[in-house]
Amino acid sequence: MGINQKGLNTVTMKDIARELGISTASVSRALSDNYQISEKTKILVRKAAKKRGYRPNRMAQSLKSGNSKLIGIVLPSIENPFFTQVINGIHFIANKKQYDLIITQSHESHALELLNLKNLTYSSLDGLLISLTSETENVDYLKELHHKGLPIVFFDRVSNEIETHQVITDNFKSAYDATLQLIKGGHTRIAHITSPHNVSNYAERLLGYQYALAENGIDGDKQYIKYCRQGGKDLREVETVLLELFALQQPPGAILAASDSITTAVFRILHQLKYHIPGDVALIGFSNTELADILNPSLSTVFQPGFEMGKIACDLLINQIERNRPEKEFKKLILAAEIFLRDSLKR
Amino acid sequence: MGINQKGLNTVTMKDIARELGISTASVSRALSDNYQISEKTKILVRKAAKKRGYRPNRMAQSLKSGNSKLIGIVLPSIENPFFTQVINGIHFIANKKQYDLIITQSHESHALELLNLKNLTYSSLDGLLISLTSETENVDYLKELHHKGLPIVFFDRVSNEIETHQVITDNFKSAYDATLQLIKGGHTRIAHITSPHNVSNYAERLLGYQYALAENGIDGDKQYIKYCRQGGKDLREVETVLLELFALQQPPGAILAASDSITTAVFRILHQLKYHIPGDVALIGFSNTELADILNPSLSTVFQPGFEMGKIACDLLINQIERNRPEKEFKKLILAAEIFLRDSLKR
DNA sequence: TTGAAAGCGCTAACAG
DNA sequence: CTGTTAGCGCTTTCAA
Repeated sequence: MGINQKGLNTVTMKDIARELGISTASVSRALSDNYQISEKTKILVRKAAKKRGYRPNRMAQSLKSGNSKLIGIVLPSIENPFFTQVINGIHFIANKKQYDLIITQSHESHALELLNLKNLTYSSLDGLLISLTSETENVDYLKELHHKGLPIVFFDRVSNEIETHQVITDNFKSAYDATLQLIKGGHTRIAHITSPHNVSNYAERLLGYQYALAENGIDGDKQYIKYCRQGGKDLREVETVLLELFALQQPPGAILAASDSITTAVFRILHQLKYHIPGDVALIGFSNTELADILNPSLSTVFQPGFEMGKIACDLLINQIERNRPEKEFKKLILAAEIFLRDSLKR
Repeated sequence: MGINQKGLNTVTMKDIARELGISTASVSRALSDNYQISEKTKILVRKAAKKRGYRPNRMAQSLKSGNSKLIGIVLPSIENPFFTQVINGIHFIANKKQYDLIITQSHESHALELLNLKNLTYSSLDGLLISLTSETENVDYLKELHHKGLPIVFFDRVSNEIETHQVITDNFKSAYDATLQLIKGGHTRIAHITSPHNVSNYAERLLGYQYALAENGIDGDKQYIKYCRQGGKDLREVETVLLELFALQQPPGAILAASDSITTAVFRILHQLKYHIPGDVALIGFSNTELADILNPSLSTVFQPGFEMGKIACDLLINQIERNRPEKEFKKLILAAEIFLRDSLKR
């Protein structure tokens, strides 16, 4: 029974070997079900291991084998229900394949993202799942990691500067469809509240929105497109934007919100300003909240397949990790979002 | 430039030592700012390390030092906003102290909890933060880990069978206060919908509820106390319970819900059943959702200090990890919950 | 101030 | 089938 520096009483192979008067090699072989070991010692070793509560030291195994069975995750915020669902999907696969997850949050700060990355890779990861911040413009550090051979899979917020797998939502189409629903509802003055789009998502959603307008002969007035630098985290910013919209000569009759935090922020501010939804203004927004149906009014949402996305991303990553030869073909998987039509859209 | 089994191009101390024609010991000393090294080689080594993008191998460091800088977390579900907030609090402290987190979910299954624990400790953790499932009755495995010397801190759902730090909400008082608010509102027939309470939380909340009733001369009819085995995950179960309540001769005029998932489930089912809140029945519930104020009607909640709890739990754990001598006095920290009175309570 | 060498726990090539 | 040995990358005596 060894006692390590931390005072933790740990049983090692050495202990078992000594107890049974055999070599650590034999213990190792018995425990890993190696073929070159007799049934007899195998049973003996296993019994002893069980009795002493032996657990392999993962650090030693990792050092030896060169893989840690650890997957790093970098994402903007776990408070966003979409990302929570992604994490669940990742967990689902990772668990099956016996990987552990180290989760870090960038809180939409590129500096923090970088810091997380540095800390994480220092931890000897087997692979990385990442969704970029809305601030991120420079992915040199990721490139370097990727170039060194770290398997990376992007999800939701991706960079095209790095040749690797991507799993995203069909942003263009879902924004297009959502806008179409507003148009169908008879709206022509439709505002879009979004984030600055260094990352493609918001740009694509904007395009989908614009395309739907154009296709229906609606003049896409630039005044109806508003940007929130903090992406809905800062309620005042959202309030400013809404007040600007309603101060227009022709205020919008409907709003498409581009992200979870923007959607709920818009909803909240409209309440505070005593605007009636959908009477004064209709609302549909990208959001994965599970409470959409019990909001007042129930909220129409563009729901991204977070769980599915997490599963796929993790699966792609683990396949890449466990494949020996380097990947050459990289997949860009585009998942469909689901649109839920609820009362916030009715006229 | 070494190439390990995974094909990852990694720079090791050996590489730097070879490049500079010195020993790995010197490289190690230079990098760790050891005093027994000349300024000259220190600078030389650092420059080389930077140039080659050297990153220490954490597995090797851990194997050597006996600590992994890894903290394990086991909790019921990250989809519960309360736990999400706890994780954020934990992150906040862990980041500062340079620890990484491995998060696992038990999904209220004791079997899964146990599995997670086994996988986690196999990973050589420095410490463990855990919130038990509502199923958990037997904590022998945790006892064993604790006995072996693994620092453990319980949060929210604790076991008193293990002598270690605990951080919890004042369950008794918060349920008592919430019930008092209902009584103040003129209610006397107050139902309590809760989970089976192997874990103390629900038992304490029930006591607080009962105490408030008794103190106000209200007969605590057992019929008003309902249990949901799945704790709100299963909507049908909640529906059954509500229908039973409303089928009573004297149906309740108010409900106190004991957990986040029960609260939102009750809210949802009441909507579906076309019961008006608070007209037909008033509602207050334990919940940390950030959308409580925009629900219909806005929801009165007992809000647990999740972020704070995470910070404190993590701080206690890291202190315990980094203290050399074993802890002897264990703290039981009881945090106050906040009660938000909103429209779901008005008469 | 530096280097040689041992060892953390484990695995695997090699020899017997 | 089993033991000996070397080594993963790093830190830390011990000697020089």
